[in-house]
Amino acid sequence: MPRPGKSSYSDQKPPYSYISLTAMAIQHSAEKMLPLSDIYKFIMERFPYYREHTQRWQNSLRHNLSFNDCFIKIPRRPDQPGKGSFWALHPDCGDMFENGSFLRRRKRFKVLRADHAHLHAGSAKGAAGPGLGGHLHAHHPHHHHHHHHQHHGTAHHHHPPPPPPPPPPPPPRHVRERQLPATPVGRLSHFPPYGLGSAAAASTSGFKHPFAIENIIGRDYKGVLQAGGLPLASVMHHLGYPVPGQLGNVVGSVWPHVGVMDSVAAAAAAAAAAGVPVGPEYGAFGVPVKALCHSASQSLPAVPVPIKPTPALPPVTTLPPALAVPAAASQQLAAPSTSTLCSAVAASPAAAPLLEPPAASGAADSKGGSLHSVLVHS
DNA sequence: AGATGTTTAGAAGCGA
DNA sequence: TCGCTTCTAAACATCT
Repeated sequence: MPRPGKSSYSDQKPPYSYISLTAMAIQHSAEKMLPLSDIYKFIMERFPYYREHTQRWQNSLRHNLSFNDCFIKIPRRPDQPGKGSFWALHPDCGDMFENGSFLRRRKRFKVLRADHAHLHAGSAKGAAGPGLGGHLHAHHPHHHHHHHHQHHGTAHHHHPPPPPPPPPPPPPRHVRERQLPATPVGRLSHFPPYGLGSAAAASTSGFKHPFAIENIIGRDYKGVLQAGGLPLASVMHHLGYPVPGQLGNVVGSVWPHVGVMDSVAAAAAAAAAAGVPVGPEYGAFGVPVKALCHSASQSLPAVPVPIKPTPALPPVTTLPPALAVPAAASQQLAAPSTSTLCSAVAASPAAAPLLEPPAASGAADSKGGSLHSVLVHS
């Protein structure tokens, strides 16, 4: 259709945060993970606004990837040359966006390391050591108060050279586990202008905002997912569309690289672990969707490949037992911790099919060894 | 060298 | 106002 003012909106700054944009890009990919450069591409292709000032926003985006625990780094297989690692969403991030729209994030979630396990290793990395950044000469124009927060301190140093890839290149899979924000749900507060509200409508009515998710990744999703047999509704839900009625059923998420899987998937995973390369189409959609939901309490993960944190963890060969820590749902302790459902579902009434925990319980731990995942927030 | 990643810092905005 | 999130900047560190 003729969209008259195509340009009129195009260069406006999209209402999405970098976290959202990145999540969109990742979720949009078949494998649910992308190298940095592809994330850039995704964003630039869809949002003209980001075709400029690349240094600026890309720096911010990288910062977000590193800083937010919701993004995990998946090492590239040796046979996959290229720069950088792949980035994926942490499995427990499914519910990251309030009512799903990429417009509003729920709570930030972070991994807390077991404190008792000091492990902090602190400055690790020889060299300059972490602290150094210290002084920046700031030339900042204005100033006011400030405060700032986050930063889990020394947690990760990232370890040195990954030595080890075992002979059989491990498929990308990974994950560090953590608790998910379970959910509150309560508020569906306002949705900003674009997004979902219109998304749902858009699917049938036709009109779509320039920033409507559907306009951005919706179609792709449909195509891909449907092909894979994923119910669109589920996808929509996962994406954040307010799915009508009970469709909410499921799906918490689709993270093939994660190890959420049922027996079938597990088998596939095993194969993958064994060295079988996981192709693009991989199980992402081949995996029965139902299996995609992880329960908070049980946690899920599976074959992970930690990465960021763990200093040197041999990928496939050993799976540290760490497991998710229960609870901690953010605000609601009260909430039935059992709630467990995929976070995404939490918002919806429908019952959630939980899936059973993977046999391989081990999730690699991450940062340092034992960290629990916890939603932070306070 | 340049792309990637990590981390520290401050500014702004929002909501409770 | 306080607490938290997001954005931007920048210094480094690493890896290709």
